[in-house]
Amino acid sequence: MAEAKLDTEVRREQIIDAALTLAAEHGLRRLSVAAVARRVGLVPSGIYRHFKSKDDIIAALLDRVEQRLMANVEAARRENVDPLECLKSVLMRHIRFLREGKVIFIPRTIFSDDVHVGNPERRRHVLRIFTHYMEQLRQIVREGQTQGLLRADMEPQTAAMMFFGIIVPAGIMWHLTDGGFDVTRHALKAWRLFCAAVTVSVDPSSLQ
Amino acid sequence: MAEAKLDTEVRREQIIDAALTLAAEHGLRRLSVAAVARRVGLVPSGIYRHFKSKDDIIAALLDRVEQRLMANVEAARRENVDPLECLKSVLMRHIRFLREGKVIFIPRTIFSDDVHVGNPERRRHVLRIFTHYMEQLRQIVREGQTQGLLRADMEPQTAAMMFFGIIVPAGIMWHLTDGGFDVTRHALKAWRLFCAAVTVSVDPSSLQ
DNA sequence: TGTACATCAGTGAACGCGCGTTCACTGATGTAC
DNA sequence: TGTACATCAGTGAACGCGCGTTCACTGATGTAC
Repeated sequence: MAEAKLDTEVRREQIIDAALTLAAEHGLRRLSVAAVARRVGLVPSGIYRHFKSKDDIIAALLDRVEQRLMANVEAARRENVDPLECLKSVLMRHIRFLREGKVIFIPRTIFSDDVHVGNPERRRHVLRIFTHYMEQLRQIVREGQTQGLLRADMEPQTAAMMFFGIIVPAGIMWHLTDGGFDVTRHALKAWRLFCAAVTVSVDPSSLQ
Repeated sequence: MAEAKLDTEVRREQIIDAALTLAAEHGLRRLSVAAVARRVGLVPSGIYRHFKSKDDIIAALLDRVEQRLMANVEAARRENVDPLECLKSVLMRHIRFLREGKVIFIPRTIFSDDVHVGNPERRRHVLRIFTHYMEQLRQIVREGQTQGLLRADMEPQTAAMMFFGIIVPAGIMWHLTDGGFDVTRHALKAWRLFCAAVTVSVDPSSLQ
């Protein structure tokens, strides 16, 4: 079945990649060791040469997702000095991920019940990822406040959560309609409303 | 095991109730026919006197959830004439549901992957519920626009989705932290931002 | 350069478990006479 | 009012399936001499 013997490090990467793809396609629930093995070109038991258990694979997969999320934010920060533009960049990157199905993300699987119900360790893992990510968003918001672009009478946490609120319901609709819902269009429209909510309101008379 | 023989109609109600409670506690994934039977005081096979299959139970459960969602909106509409107050009422009712764990809702189970992945019929069912519900929200928004309270340059759909965006991430945090996250406080803070986003912006100078 | 050996990726059969579902049965309930 | 019977809720054993995991094995790869 296997084309060739490969080093454990190579196989581990392949297995995580396969698990990510499968989870993105069919949800973590449907992620079976057998399916991962098939995709990698191994027999199910072969997986256990490289991972201790299915839980182990999922933990590695979560770590990979965290890396991608963080890379996303870092890229957005590199390319934008303006905090508001930076947030928008993060948003659009996520929407792209969502559409491409590249990353199992929100709410598909990472924040889906399967991931953490009845598995306290994994729940802590997901919470840690979520917290890290939120901390990045809060930080950007704080900078916007310092620069006087964003409302000072607002907790960064609240703004960060609302930012999330643009992505998650869009993701739900995207999946429920099997890609029929135009997430990009929605994200742009919602972004405008989000800006109205978080930016310092301009006195219209000062514009004239 | 059963205390007494009961009519199928009574048992059906009991079974749906039990399924709802269990799904709210442990997620749809962990919902087993055996657990439902135990809770009702029957033997697993006894369930099949009243439902054709587990899928049938879940369909009935989804219908029940839809009823509750709609009842929620109707109550809010009855008690509020002002569209904005009405939306706030819907929001706070949902947050209460979330805290009480009474209704399996968002994202816990209804919009969780398990519910619809690999089950097109059920996905359509969930989509129908979601669409009905969104239609109610859109309707309230439209009224607000007609009355000149809410921005006219905004699609009701976008506002309704953002409204959802207050609840869903809050629900995620609530579950990830096992109830440690203060959803009520968050909802109130987010509501203020939401208002800033959707209401017609007031010229500050006109207030003086 | 060639041979012997250790290492370790990959295999396939098998096991155990949980779970949805079936089926022949039991026995209580309520109705017809 | 009492008896016979049909109906149907509830039972328990059993089945089949998918799936994660184990384990003894095979055989290729690379290293030591």
